[in-house]
Amino acid sequence: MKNKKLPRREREKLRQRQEMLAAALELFSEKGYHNVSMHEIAEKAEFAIGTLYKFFKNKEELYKNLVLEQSDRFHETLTKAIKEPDDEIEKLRNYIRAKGEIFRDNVSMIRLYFAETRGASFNIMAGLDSEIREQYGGFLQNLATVFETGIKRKRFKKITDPYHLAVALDSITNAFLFLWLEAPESHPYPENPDHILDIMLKGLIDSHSGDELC
Amino acid sequence: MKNKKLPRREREKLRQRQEMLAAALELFSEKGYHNVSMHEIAEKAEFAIGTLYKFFKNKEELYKNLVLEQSDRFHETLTKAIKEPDDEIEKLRNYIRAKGEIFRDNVSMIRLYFAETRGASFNIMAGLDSEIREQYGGFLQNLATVFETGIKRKRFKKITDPYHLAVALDSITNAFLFLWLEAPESHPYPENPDHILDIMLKGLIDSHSGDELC
Amino acid sequence: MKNKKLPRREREKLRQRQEMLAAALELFSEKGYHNVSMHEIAEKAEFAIGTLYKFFKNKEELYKNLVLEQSDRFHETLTKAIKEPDDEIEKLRNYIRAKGEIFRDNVSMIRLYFAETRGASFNIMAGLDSEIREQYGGFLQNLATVFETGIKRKRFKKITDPYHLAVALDSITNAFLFLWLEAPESHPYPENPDHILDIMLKGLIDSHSGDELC
Amino acid sequence: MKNKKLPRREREKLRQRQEMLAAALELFSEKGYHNVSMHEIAEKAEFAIGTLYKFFKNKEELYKNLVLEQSDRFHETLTKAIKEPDDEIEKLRNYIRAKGEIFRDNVSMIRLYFAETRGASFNIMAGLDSEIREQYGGFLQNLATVFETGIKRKRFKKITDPYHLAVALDSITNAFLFLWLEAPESHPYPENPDHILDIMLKGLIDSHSGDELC
DNA sequence: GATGAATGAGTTTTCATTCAT
DNA sequence: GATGAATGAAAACTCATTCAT
Repeated sequence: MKNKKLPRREREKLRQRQEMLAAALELFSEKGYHNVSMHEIAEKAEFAIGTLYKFFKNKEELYKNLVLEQSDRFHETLTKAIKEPDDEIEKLRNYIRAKGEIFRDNVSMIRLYFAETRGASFNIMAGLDSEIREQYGGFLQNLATVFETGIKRKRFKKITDPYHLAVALDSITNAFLFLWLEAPESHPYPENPDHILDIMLKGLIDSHSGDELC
Repeated sequence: MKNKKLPRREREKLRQRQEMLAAALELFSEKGYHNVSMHEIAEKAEFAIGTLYKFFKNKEELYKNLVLEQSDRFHETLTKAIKEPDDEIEKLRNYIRAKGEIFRDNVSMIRLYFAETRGASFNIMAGLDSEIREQYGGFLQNLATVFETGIKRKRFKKITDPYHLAVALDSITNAFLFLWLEAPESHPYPENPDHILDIMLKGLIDSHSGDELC
Repeated sequence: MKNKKLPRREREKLRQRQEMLAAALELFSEKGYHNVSMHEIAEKAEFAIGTLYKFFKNKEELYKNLVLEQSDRFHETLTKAIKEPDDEIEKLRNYIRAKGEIFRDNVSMIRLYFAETRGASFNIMAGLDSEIREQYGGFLQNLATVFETGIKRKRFKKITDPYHLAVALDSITNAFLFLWLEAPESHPYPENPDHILDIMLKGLIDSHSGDELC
Repeated sequence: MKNKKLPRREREKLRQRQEMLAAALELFSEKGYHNVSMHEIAEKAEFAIGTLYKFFKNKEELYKNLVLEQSDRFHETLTKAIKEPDDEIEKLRNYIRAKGEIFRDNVSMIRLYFAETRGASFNIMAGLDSEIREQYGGFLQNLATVFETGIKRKRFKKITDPYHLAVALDSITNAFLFLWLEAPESHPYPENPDHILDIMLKGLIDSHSGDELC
């Protein structure tokens, strides 16, 4: 009983923190860092402004924490997705599926994520950018390794640099997700990951045409 | 003489306008919309603040005009690139080349462009987004038509929806350009457009592996 | 037993109060009233903020109490110093010595004291000032009486109003103490009180010069 | 004509600046640095807050400028007072008179001045203090020189260190001025400077008493 | 027509004080 | 009775915009 009293305080604190971050996430993703005031966040989270500052030293710190936490979750999920299956193609399918799911469930987070990885935040903060970019770069490396191993194991042809393949797959999935973000009805993210994968896996060139590339 | 005085005035005005937009472009692309003040722009353009406001109703309007003009140039170039050659593959190659060139020559513009098309600007302004997105969507349709025609003319296999192919090619080139933007040395934008094209044109799957997709 | 329990409580309370005031004194004298927060004081005193407010109604009250208590100690010491010896000159010497000692031992208190008596605190509080000034004025009267009696007893010439003489001696000792406060090494407070006293006691005018004043 | 147009702007600016400083002086001297808000100053000076910030980078800078300007005027006057007459005693008389006059005319300034020189401002700003203290120290040296020269020229007896004499005279005049500041009616600053001077010049000790000092 | 001084609403942040536990 | 989390009023400062010259 007594040994539950301290954790309760902790848990309460964590819950409040989450509420603040949730309010901030929604506002930031909707209006952007500079168009959201600390008062607005406090109000939305239903705390006094002073309380907000008890949890986060300043606006920058709040933003930093928010983005890093979201980014962590995002990358963790994707990293797991390409670790679990043995087969390389299955890894890629898993990756596409996982990305779709996490998007579907966290639209706000995703807006934030793109704002950060796409440099559109114009380095609101020096430090943050680099941390996120590093994480992002690290994941791309992992994805590249999937292609590399696949090539070694003769599952894939060696068409080009594995890192470039990773970048390409990442960007294609992003593009599909953007389409969906803008018009969920007319551009659903494909249920079947092969829909996306085929673009890279099946050569477009009609072999009957006798064309030669490069 | 008199009929020349007005045009001269016009020309002079246009030149001033361009100088203002040029200053704004540089500043916005470097520091982001919210971190640039109207004073800063006026100073850089070497005009008085009041003069800036004679040309643009407010900061938003200035930004809008800037982005639209840049976007126009961008899309005009790309649209021309996929119009000129007859062959579909050549059209795609041309597109990749033209995009690379326009990036190389207008880094500032490009930062702005991505900020806009990627939604990262968090709809700084309601109206702007839609205009640009429309333009962007229109271009993607044109690119999709290239794939569609290619398929009809049996130059390409019908792997998937041509629009999706267009989106994919667009996103892959964007991704390469981002790599270059961040690290021009270690990630040069490929001289040979086929380097990018191959990712989509040549199927990755090693036919010897006996795999079947879908 | 029971009649000891209450006093113990009282004593405990008093001790806590002293600790709070000690922490406050150090902080106020170092950083000034406005640059010290109640949290800071509570932390330094190792009490909770709420406890601080149990002892002192508000920041002003805390400050008031602190200053008054210090001022009491200060004036008590000085008053005693001019009471004990019989001889007037010895009283003055004693005063100079006591003032030096109390300064030496309580630098923090002294900073506070000057801030208050010198009006430099800009009447942080309406009430406080007057109480202190009254006390200060009272002491100056006592000091004036020393001069007055000295004059009556023909120990001193009647040069001017005894109260003015008291003010002068007080201000000269203060000035010496300030010198010492700022540069203890190069401006030590004189060991020998006559060093200070001489300035008033020995006429500066060289009698050989034949000058006549007034 | 034309050469008057620019100066007019300058003059206008200077006038505004003076108005701001005047408002600030009155408020600061009355309520202290921390109890005056920039809004308050702006309002009293009848300018918008933004205008205040056009003239002074921040509150600190405004205060700094205010104090330094006042201090300059103060020291200039006093320095001139001890330069003009030939005779040393006349110099001292002149000093006492000038100090009284400048006090009478600038009560607010004087409060500020004491707050600064007496360290009671608790180094609101690191830099300012030192500048003022230097100026103050410099003047005391000049005053010391008057005593020194007087001693050399046999006008004064060598009772003690000339610097200490200077400090003593300065502090006595300050003390008289404080008396006057608090109760102008009952403690007028003496019309006749000798009233103050006598305290130091005429020895207090009654020579008939046969006392020996030191 | 151009200028830039003046404006003041709006932003971030601090800290004295309260009160539920 | 002690605690310290929560509060929100108030402060410093910025910057888009206006308008008299």
